[in-house]
Amino acid sequence: MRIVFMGTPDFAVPCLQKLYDLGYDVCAVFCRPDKPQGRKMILTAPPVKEKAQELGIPVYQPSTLKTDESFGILKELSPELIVVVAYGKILPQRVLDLPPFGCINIHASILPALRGAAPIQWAVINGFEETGVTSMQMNAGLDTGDILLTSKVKIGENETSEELWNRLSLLAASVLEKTLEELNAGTLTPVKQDDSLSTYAPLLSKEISAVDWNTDCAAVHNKIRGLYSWPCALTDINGKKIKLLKSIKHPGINGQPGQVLDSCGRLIIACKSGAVEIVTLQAEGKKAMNASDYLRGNPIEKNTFI
RNA sequence: CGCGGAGUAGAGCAGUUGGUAGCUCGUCGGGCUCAUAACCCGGAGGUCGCAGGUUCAAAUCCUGCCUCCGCAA
Repeated sequence: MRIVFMGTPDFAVPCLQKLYDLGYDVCAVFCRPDKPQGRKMILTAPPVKEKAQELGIPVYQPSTLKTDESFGILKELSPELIVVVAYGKILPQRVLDLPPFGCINIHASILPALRGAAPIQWAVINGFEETGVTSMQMNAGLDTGDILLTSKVKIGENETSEELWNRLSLLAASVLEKTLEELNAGTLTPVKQDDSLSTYAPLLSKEISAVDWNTDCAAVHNKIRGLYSWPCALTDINGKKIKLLKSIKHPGINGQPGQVLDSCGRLIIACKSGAVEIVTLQAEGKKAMNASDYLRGNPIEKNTFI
């Protein structure tokens, strides 16, 4: 089958690799334009682009698919199917209608839950015990297409978004494989989403990264692991911004919200209910380090509030 | 030239009116103890990121470079 693949970040790479390995005719790859990255603002190619080039597949990086030019390119490619995985661009209706088999999207949640840009992180932040990957037949809405296949996974109690991201990217590849198998076999049965059950997982931003110690320890812990490794949960310690990277929750330990309950060898901070032990943190201009290391050179008085 | 922080013992930090380096933890040895991640005594461990320069003398001042990181994008 002749396929155009659309995707951008590393999450989409296993899917592209899978299509290639399975022998599908991936005639072109679309991804977002190169972006300046890092402190030096070096123009960096998205992971999907690098993979595509490695596999010898032509890459297109239009800033939008809405132009006649982009549409012309796609029309020229005349794919039988478009596969979209974390592409980050809106597909206009005429593009959705172009391939005979339409457009299939792989989304990292159990739809209709967590539609939107950051389903993995929000699954963790919300403290879900389970999430998954859904393949759908795309329509004009945001992750509102008919569901084709779903695969679920458990989320670990201390699992970070980064870890879950990696696991789901592999799962996405296998869901894609099965979806295409069934598509070829003609056994897919698209199921409409129940919009009344839908939730939204918006793009993350720095604005939500401040920790509110006046919430319970599960919420704090979920935020810390959910925002890892970007943008990370933030708090102020001794007047400095500190990133909280890894934590453990202690529901049985209580104190006033924000109170430092232990700062000798380990760092335990009280929440509204329960407490959270900060295992790994990062100060401005410093590398990530264990809380115990941090405390050696940056002592915090016990029972102070942060 | 986007803004900024930082490189000193295994780890985290202190140490700039220049005078051969300290703290906490770890580690090793000894002691105390029923016992201990507790306490006491003692020891080892550092070309102070690299290269030049100024100086009688540089971790500290000057110049260049390398590396790491925060912000911003």
